[in-house]
Amino acid sequence: MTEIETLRHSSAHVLATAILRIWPEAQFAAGPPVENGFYYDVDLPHRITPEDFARIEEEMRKEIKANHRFERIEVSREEALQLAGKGALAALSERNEPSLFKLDIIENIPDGEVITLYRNGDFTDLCAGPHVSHTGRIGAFKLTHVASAYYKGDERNPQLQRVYGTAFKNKTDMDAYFAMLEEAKKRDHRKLGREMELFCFDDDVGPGLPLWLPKGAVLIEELEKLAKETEFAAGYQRVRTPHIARESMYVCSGHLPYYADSMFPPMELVEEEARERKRKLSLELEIAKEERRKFELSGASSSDPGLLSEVRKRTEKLEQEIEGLGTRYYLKAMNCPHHHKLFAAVPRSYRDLPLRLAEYGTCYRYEQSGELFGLMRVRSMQMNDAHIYCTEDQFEAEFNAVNQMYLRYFEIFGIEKYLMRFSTHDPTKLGQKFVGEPELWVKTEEMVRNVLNRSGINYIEVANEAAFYGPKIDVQVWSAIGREFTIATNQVDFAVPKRFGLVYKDRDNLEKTPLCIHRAPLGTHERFIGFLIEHYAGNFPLWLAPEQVRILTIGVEEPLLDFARSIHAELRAQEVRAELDLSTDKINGKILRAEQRKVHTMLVIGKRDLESNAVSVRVHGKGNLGAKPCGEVVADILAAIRERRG
RNA sequence: GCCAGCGUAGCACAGAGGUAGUGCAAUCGAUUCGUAAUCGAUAGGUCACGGGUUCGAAUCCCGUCGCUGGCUCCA
Repeated sequence: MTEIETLRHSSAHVLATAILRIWPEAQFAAGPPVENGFYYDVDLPHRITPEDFARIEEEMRKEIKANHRFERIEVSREEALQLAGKGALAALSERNEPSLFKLDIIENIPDGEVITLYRNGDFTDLCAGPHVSHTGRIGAFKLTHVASAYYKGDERNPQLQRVYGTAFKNKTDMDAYFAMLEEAKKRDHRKLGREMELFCFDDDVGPGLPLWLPKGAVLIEELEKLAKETEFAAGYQRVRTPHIARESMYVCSGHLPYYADSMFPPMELVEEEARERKRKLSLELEIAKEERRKFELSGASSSDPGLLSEVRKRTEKLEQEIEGLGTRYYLKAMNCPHHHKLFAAVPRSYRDLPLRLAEYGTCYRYEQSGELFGLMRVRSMQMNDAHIYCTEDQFEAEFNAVNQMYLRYFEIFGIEKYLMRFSTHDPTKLGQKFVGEPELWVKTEEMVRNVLNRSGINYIEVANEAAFYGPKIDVQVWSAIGREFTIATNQVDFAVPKRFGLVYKDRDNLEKTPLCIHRAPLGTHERFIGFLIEHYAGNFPLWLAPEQVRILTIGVEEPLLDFARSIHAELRAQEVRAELDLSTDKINGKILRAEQRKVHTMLVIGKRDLESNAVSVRVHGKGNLGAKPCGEVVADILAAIRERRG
């Protein structure tokens, strides 16, 4: 634990002390330090609200002022259990109720591990430590919010009240932290998205379904342009697929059992009367299938092939009739199965591999309402998707090329703070969360690890985060208000191509199943743009800026307006997103409005410029850069856009 | 989905049982101006929606929808 984490962890103990002084019946679970602060989970009939904070903080101040020593006490398991039984843990004294959560925690401490208590004043808690020497070391603290959390993070457990706070060595550090938070809020993409007219949501359209205003659509178009150029150069081919597919495809892909809950409920395309008939036929089919199974198992099938084919025909006929009556269609939650069908649409040879199919595919996922978050977590998303079908020999080069593609993108956008997370499976969850192919998991994870190690990319390895069909690399970034998101992904799939029966004819004339790499270096437009808005605080580089240039006139005499119009027309002819401000406002007012709209380049022209055929250039955030000849300015702008410079 | 809080004009907010307010933005007029706010006027609202309590509800109660902070989840 770092110094500041120790301080914050101690603050959590002080928080518990204070809560107990007000509500002696409070029961505590865990109170760790977290990024930027600490929390303590408390079970309490009273609903703690921000109005209670002043009272709790007052008690905390008293405890800090008393400057109690944090005393470390080693106890045996029996002593710990006994104290918890008397309700003396996370408590000021013995109580009638046992310390339930602490009992549970003690029971989960492995044998042989030293059990320690920490005491400050009359508050004693089960705790591994460490702590600061005295409560007085907590120089500055503040309770920030209260939320709810499941005990041990499990949805099936009861919810506790989680009281969050933060603490620092001194007030100066804390003031700096809150000032930084205020700044961060200003770049929240939800706020900027509205102010800059990039996107919106509407109750009649639905939660999590963003609508892109013209200025936001510009960002989409520019990103797609970049992606298409990059992918073309890397040998990708573009495809297009529909937004829906029949249920049968997701049965085949294996997605349904894993993801049905995250998919929009299917639409059933069946006429009313056909529905009843379908229900009857489905029952008949179940019976026929059962008979067929019995028949096949009995061994009679081999002695009477004629009868077998008749039994088979019956089930097939029923299946066909049911299919003909109507079918369920799902909105696609992923593009993979559609792309697999494109792989299967044409006989493939080893000469075709690696085959790289790319599409900005729109997917729909029915995320739980509470999970939605601006553009970062939505229900309709446009993925920078592609699937690379390759042989095992080609895997390393292909997978590495994708990683290199991320890094190049990050360079273009100046993204420096990110974390590459190598997500692997959890062997205890094979067959549930992960396909049950233990050897293939180990093998493909080793392949990915090798690629990463050989290319010298920094990464952390995290178990239990893989996709159901294989290991992956996720690139994690943080939003302005500190939430973590996957911005890009690169995944191996050893399972689904097999399920789809995807094959290519190899050199030896044998059919083989390819490996599939699912990749989305730019993630989805929604999340990526949400991230970019915050990354740039809305001040996009020229090539991305929704309004690249605004021409502002000083005065509104006709010759001046004509001059402005001609520059405007010239820029528009070169597809520069240029606007004109010919209003009668004073130049200060025009500049203010352009700056507020985060227009990248302002060309200010007055009488003086008209005479010298010049314009004075002002760049958002950089101020007045002085006057330059007209032609030169236009050429500079075009070059900067072409080269995707700032 | 769960817990808690919040929904007042396009945006930011005030109003806390008795006729709906301010600033910015918008519209109209005037203003001819050199790098972050020229002046004035006008318009804009079933106070999220539905029910209830009351002589009377934006305000109190219940439900629904949405948003926010977390939790869970995140192909």
